[in-house]
Amino acid sequence: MQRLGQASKNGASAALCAGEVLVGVPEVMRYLRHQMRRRRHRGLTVPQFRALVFVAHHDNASLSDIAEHLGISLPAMSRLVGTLVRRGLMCRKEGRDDRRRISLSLTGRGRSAFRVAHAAARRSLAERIGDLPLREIARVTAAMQVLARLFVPNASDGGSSGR
Amino acid sequence: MQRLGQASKNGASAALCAGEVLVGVPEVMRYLRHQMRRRRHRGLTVPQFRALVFVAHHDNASLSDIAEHLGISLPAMSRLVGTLVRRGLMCRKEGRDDRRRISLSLTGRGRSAFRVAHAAARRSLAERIGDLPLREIARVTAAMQVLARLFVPNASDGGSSGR
DNA sequence: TATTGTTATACTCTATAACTATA
DNA sequence: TATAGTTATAGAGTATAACAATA
Repeated sequence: MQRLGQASKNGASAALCAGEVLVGVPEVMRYLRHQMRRRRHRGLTVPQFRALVFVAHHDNASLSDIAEHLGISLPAMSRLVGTLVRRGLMCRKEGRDDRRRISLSLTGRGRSAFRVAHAAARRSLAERIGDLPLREIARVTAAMQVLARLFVPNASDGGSSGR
Repeated sequence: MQRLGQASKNGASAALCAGEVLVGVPEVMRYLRHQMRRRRHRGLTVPQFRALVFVAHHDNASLSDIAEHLGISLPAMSRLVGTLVRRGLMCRKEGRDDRRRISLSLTGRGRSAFRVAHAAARRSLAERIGDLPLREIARVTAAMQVLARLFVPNASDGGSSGR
């Protein structure tokens, strides 16, 4: 996928693109945070939401799994999970073969909170995006898929050199 | 630009797109945060960086101006600015006609820190983006411009209601 | 000893509430 | 009284360092 000589060839375009990403992505993120705070989607913050997303897709994940995926430290993750457990959204069990590894899963309330928050965030975004012409919507959709592939480490990327 | 009947027509595409944005944008953001923390770009956090960006583009902005643009509360903004002033990156003066409004500007060090952080963040992104084929880079660039227009209130948007 | 996770401590970010100073 | 900002207080997010439990 990545040719070695391509970096220099694409350098100028990549730098331009990076500048635009640096403008656009934080703006969207700001909007999302603002929405989540305003409507208090079941009281979830963005990191809490992202932790729920991960566990919803990876049942019985360990703390290290989530921490690595979200790119935050183990202690930070431990605390974040602690608040989710305290609120009855996540369940923390001892692993059966390796008792050091914890096994995380969503409770019924956790699954429900996740669905509600996800739907609300998506609806907020869709409301704005719906103002665009169809061609631009398609363009944004395609670009997001490209970015997701590029920046999510576990999605079909080898990951041996990644981190 | 936005016809009223368009929302329903574009609804399905917009919802799909919103789902993709909800995956892609947080991933890019996570990467950016991680980079900023790893390399400690002059010790700037993302919110601090964004405050510098705003003041770099809007000299003599007031606290309310930044707070509204970043979408955070006045007290939160006050503290954020306080740390930037304490670190010698930003300058907080009293407004000349209205002494309640403060007038914010970057110090030399602030401008330099901003430039360094911006260049580093951009380079980090460009490194990854450079792996993409040119066509996809162009696609991402275009999409980001669309999103920025859509989510930044003051960029070529009427702004009569915004501020 | 190495790995997994937690707790301790110390920041920053953020909000709401209460306050000060200016208009 | 209304507006611009600050300070007080509280809670979440985050990191590093120190620790406990398990392998």
